[in-house]
This record gives sequence, C-alpha cells and structure tokens, in this order.
Amino acid sequence: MSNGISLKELAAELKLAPSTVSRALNDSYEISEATKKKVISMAEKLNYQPNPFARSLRENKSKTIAVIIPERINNFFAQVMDGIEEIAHEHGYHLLVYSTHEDVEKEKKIVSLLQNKRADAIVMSVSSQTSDVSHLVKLYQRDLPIIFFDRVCSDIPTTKFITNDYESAYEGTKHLIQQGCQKIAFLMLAKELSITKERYRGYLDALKEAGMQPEPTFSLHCCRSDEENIQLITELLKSENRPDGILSSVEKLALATYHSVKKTKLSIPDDLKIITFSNMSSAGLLSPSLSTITQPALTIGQECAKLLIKKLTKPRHNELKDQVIVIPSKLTIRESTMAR
Amino acid sequence: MSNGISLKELAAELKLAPSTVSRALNDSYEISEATKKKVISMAEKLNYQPNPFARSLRENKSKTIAVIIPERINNFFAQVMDGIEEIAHEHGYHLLVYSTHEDVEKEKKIVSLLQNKRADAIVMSVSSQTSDVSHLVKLYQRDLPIIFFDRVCSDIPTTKFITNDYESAYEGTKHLIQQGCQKIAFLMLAKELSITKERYRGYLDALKEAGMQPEPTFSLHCCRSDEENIQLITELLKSENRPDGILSSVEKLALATYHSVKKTKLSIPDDLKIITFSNMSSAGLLSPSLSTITQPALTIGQECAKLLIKKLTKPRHNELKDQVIVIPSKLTIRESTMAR
DNA sequence: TTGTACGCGTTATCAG
DNA sequence: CTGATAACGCGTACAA
Repeated sequence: MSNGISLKELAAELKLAPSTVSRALNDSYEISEATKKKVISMAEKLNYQPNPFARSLRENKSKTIAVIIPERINNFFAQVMDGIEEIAHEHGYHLLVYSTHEDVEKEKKIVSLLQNKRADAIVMSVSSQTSDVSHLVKLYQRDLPIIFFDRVCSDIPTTKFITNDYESAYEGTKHLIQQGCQKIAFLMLAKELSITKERYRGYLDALKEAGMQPEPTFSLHCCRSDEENIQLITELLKSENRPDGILSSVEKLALATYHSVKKTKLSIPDDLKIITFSNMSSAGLLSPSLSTITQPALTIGQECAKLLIKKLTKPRHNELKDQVIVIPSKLTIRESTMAR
Repeated sequence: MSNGISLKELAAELKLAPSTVSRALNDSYEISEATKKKVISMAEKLNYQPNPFARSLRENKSKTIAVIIPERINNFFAQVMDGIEEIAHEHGYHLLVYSTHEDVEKEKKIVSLLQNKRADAIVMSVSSQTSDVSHLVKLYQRDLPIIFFDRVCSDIPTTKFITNDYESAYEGTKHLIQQGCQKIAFLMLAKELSITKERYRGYLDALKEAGMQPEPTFSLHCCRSDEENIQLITELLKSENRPDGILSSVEKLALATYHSVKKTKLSIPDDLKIITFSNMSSAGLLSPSLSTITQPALTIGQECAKLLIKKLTKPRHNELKDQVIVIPSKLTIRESTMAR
C-alpha cells in the first residue's frame, strides 16, 4: 500500500465518471441507490480518502479552527481547549493550536500567518503584553470570524465570552475582609488586560464599600517570569507595611506567592490570607489548601465553539454580534483564607 | 477590505503573467531584480497571501504536523507540546492538536481522520487503553511519517523518544527502600502501556535487589477516572496489609494518593512515603512537598520535531530508523519521601 | 527574462 | 440518472 487513491482513479476502477462518483459519495439525490452502493463499497475496499486540500480549495473553507492561547501549561486554558475540541470534533472541525507564551511579537506573527485563511475562524485570548490591537483589527477586516474569551479586546466588535470577573473579584475581596484582612493586595499581570481591569475594579469597589483605602504599593504588576514575580512578591511581603491578604488575578501569581511565603517567616493563613482565580485541580492539596475562584473553563470553550460553528455553518443567520457573554465563576473556600 | 487577493489578480495589477509573479515571489533566479522588487512591493501593498490549500494541493504537502496526546491537563504533555511547537514554528510548520482523553475509540477516529494526509506527519503518545495497534499500523503503511514519544508502540518500526523509564523507576524504588520503606506499592495506568512495563520492571528489580518480595495486591491498576482511582487507593491504604511506600508511574495517581491519604488517618511521609513521575511545577508546594521524577518534556518535544522536520525536508537522507532514543529524567527529593 | 499551458483533486453547472 | 467540462489558486515544464 502506498499513498492513497484519487477520486479519478476510483472512478476509473468503477467505470464511472468522476462527477458521478463524487455525487454518490456525497449522497446526492440524483444518484440511484444501486450505484451509490457500488461506489461506496468500492471506496471502502480501496480505502479512498478525499483530499482535504482539493476540497478546501474548491469550497473555500478548511473545516479548521485556529485557537490562540497565551500559555499551554495552565489549567484554565487547557480546559477551555478541551471544551473547544469537544464541540469542534462533533462537527468535523480540526484545531490548529498556537501558544503566544505571553509574547505580543509572537502573537503578531501567528496572527499574520492566519491571514491566508488557513483556518476558517479564530478563537483567542490575548497575551498579557497586548495593548495595541492593530494586528487583530486587520484580521477582523479580512472577514475572518473571530471570538475572544477571557482576555478580550473590547475594541473589536465581535462576541466575547468571559466570566463574571468584576463580581468574582468583588466577592473574593469581600471574603478576605470578612476573614479579618485589613490590608489587601492585588496581584496582576499587565494592567491593560481586560481581566485585570475588571477584577481590579471589583477589588477596589469591595475595599471602598468596607471603607478601606487602596494602598498604592498593594497593586502589584507582575510579569511573565516566575522568578521575577517571586522576587517582587517577596519584597512586598518583607516590606514594613506588608499586606495581610491577597487577591491574585491569575493562578501563577498565587503559586508565586506560595513560593515567596516560603522565603519569609510568614505563614498562610495566619499572617497572610490568599485567594486566587485558578482552575488547578490540586488546589486542595497545596499546603495550605488554596481558596480559589474557579472559572467555567470547559463551558467557555464549548460555547465559543458552538457559536463559531453556528456562524460558519449558517453565515447568513448568524452574525457574531458585538456582545459580551458572561458565565459565572465559583468560589471555593479552603484553608488559605481561614480566620485564625 | 474583504477577502484577499489571488496570484492572478496580483499579476493583472502588475501587468505580468501569473507565472512570472509566482517566480518572483519564490525568488527564482530567472527573474530580474527589477521585476522582483516591483512584484514584492506590490504584493505587500495589496497584502497578498498565497492560498495554502492551492499550494498544498500542488506540492502534496501541508506544512502541518499532527500531534496526538492522551490528555491536555497534564504538565508533561503540555511541555512536550511547547517543545514541538517551538521547533515546528521555526521551520514554518503548523500544529494540528488532538486529545484522545485516554480513549482508544477516540484515538482510532482521530487516526482515521489523518489518513488523508491533512498533516505531513504525526507525533503521538498512545492512550492508556491502546493495546491493539492495527489502526496505527495502517497509518504507517500509508507512508505517513510517525514518531512516538513516552508511551510508544514497539510494534511499529519507527523512531521513539522516551526517558530512562527503567532506571528512573529503579532509582525511585531504591530511594524509597533507603528511606526505610518495607512494603512498596506500584501505581499504574494500563499494564499494556510501554511506560508501565518499563517502570514496573525497574520497580521489581529494585525490590529484588533488596531481597523483597513483590506483594500481588501492591501492583495497583488504575483507570481514567480520578474518583475511582481515589477509591481504589483508599482501599489499599486501609487494608490490613497496607504499603508504607508508593512509586507512582504517573502524576495523576500521585495526586489521587494525596486525596486518598486525606480519607485515612495516615500521614505522609511518616506512615507512607511516595515518589512519582511528574512534571508538575507546583510539586514543591504540595502538603507535604512531593518527591518527583521529572521527565525532560520540553527536550523530548523539541527532539521529536527536529527529527521529523529533517525527515520531511530531506526525505532521501533521513529515514525514521526503528530505534529508541532515551533522554534521562531527574530525581528531585522532597518531603514526601523523608525518613522519619 | 517573461509568457503559455497544464495539472494537482474536488465539486458545481450544464447537457443529455 | 449519468457524463463532460470548467473552475478553485498555485507552480512548473515548455515555448518564445
């Protein structure tokens, strides 16, 4: 056996015209049952596989969706991918996957690669460095359907799926206050990120409602590097005026905090309480177990894919409206925020 | 702007023949520098993007590699993916990614989807349910280059990348013995998996060398379901004749053990020591911190991609020889295997 | 140095 | 119901 047979060869074998065979395989109504059967059985016998590129060329679609995420080693994004894949496969779509590693330059390269319609549509969450979005606008202008999730681009008029960032951060902060925290810090990646803004707002409003002033040094901007983040957080924890509570806007910063705490004489939750946005399944196994705000990652992925496929299947009736769809997160209280 | 311009249209704009434009863009030696410049600048001006499907159809290659992994929410596989992606992107290759969720039926479907040469090659790690490999043999017979990593198929004559499973398991077991364990259990997924077999051999040989008998009930076969695994392990830990040491052949079973221990009165490492194959970055943050055998995941991914691309680029000189390439793991001792 | 013609494997249109 | 033909966009042999 070697490299597969073409429609034409299959037709020759059957002594039929290629067009007839094509129609038979596509179950066209204008082909008799008898020939359909003959064609199908021969196709199976010879293990005929249609060439996807010829088809894509002809139909101007690839049955492929591109997914761009900031990082792969991240439970949230991995779960979202699982959700997208589940729905995509149900509808015969394939997934091209790209990770930007939180690097805008990488993101731009990837996006530029996708301009040629290699994928029928794009699902993405922008990198933490992304503030100028002209590369994404370009995509949009090329008529490539695009959906954002989690870290969205409000400038681009399409559908976005997020969790209730504001409320969750608000509730998380309120929880810290109820547990007795007086000085609460907020850990963020880039301040330009949509999720940062919303979660920060929730944090500030919760403080305000409790009559607390947000300490400027308590808004900590972190970066991609775990080492640097641990350094930054350690400094904050060792400072004269250190926080006694932390709301971490992403999982990795909570883990960095755990590492930092090990470098101090502090202990969680006695000296410092912490809650974080995170989808880590082993949050409950950490020392101490970590209170989390768990995002509906799988659902977000599924919904993204469902909407996109609806749009791809029936483009007329389904525009990607400029709207934000919110799916709520779930607070799970564990030891890291226990009152003494 | 709408949907991109074709080579023909670009040629018309330039008042040149399509073939000339094609050659200019591909930097052919038979085109004058002057026209090359004109063509390139116009191509940029009109944002010309070659149609990848026309190209794939013509050249019979897609510049795409398919990657099949058993699960996405797994630090090892995520890191391997990162390694593959890094090298693939350097060479202009795209990645189609599929997860089997440890399900052979899913694996078969995916593999069948790839028969049509949608991808130029495949990198994969088989599901834990995979014992019959006829679906993979079929791929191989189709002349689709395929490379295995970690969970390999010895029946298929191609290159495989693994870690030193036998030695690592041997060393891990020996470490447990040195720390005072007398009754060591081995946790595995399916016993048919290549990694299970090798790691089990290492475990058995270490026991033997220490003059210990392998207790039959201490070889625990687990499954995909975390709940069931926790149940199984809990039973083992509560049994009359319980182990005092555990070598876990995969990360998830170690985490399941941590959950199980919480359901008993035992404590790690006093009553039970445990070491596991794992690439979890937060192993050091668990309670207690978890001793691990860390696989060179990134390197494995990079090497797979390098070899595959060499093969795809210069097929004549690079056959995928039937060999196993071993890249060693690293033992990291933490609290979970401390002697009392 | 540039242009013409063809084929890659499909599917849709038009004829019969 | 089936067959012939054209077209999708590109690259290459062959011609000029």
